[in-house]
Amino acid sequence: MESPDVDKILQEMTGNCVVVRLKVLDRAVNAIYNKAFGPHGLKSTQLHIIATVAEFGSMEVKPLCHILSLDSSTLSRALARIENKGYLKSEPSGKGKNLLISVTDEGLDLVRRVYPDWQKAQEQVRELLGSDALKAILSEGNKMLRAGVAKLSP
Amino acid sequence: MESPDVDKILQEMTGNCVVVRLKVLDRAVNAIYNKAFGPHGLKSTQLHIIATVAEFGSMEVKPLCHILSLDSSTLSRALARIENKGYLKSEPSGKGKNLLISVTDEGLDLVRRVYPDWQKAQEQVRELLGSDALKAILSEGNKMLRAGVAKLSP
DNA sequence: CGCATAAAATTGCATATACATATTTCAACA
DNA sequence: TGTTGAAATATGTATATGCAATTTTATGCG
Repeated sequence: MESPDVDKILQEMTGNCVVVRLKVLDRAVNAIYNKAFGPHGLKSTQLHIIATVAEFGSMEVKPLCHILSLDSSTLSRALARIENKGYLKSEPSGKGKNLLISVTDEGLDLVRRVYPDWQKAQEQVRELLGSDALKAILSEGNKMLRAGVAKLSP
Repeated sequence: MESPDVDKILQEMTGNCVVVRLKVLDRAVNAIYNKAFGPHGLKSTQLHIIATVAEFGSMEVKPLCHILSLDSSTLSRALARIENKGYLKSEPSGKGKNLLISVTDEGLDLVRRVYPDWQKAQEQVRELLGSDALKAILSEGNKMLRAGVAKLSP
């Protein structure tokens, strides 16, 4: 088994690479949501964090990381930005250095205000992506998110 | 049609949001490739850029943006990093401010060296994602990439 | 009681990403 | 010929992202 010719390697790498295709999809889809959320001064990640805290209720940072599948350093900085805007608040939770994150009334108002634009973005994405891809992304993504939530118990 | 209860909104937004699921997939898959490429001191995006220039041959930045579906400011900075490592080089192309980007011998060597690790990453991703999902992502991603390439002609 | 330790969060550093703005460079034209 | 204009690249600014190192804080132990 020789290593194939470099031209064959290149063709295979540029033509079949999964991560590249996923990134292209992510950039295109992300742009749609960010455009929809722009008037509210939000990015898609930020809305997701706010909505998650709103749905699950007040929680500490660690479990929130698991639910969101985000590194704690990423979340730490994202929370600071969102708190600055007034949509979330954090307070010492009593245990160690732990913080308790909660949604504010402004955060809930925001969710209600953004909802129609979120729906529009979902619709646009449904038009952009074929239904196979859409189904695959939703179901595979859910699997991944559930795997993160499963880490909550211990 | 009244706006539904905020709890229903939250459930729908956290439970069905496409961009969130795509981002989770992207992060998970990206981590696999970056771990595989780590020993070579590369990130997945960088390898893709190098491989693309190597396959398509020397080209200017604008068309490269289209082929990669990347903003020119993003590419500009990525190219600077890759040139620093010696895998690509750029030179004035003669027309206006245009630059001609080419792969170096080191770049070609790198591609050969990384190939086995790229294959391993592809295999791991195939295990992570169901084959339906994989197929859907590849074909939808290809569609998106082709749409970028189509912008080359005019 | 004070120190070591473990757990949690933050910070430093690097890359990726895009929008808006600036800069550069050639070519066409008055 | 000097100026303007269009096209391309680069920079400023902001967010997203993760790994490694640091800081913080309560708790358990000597």
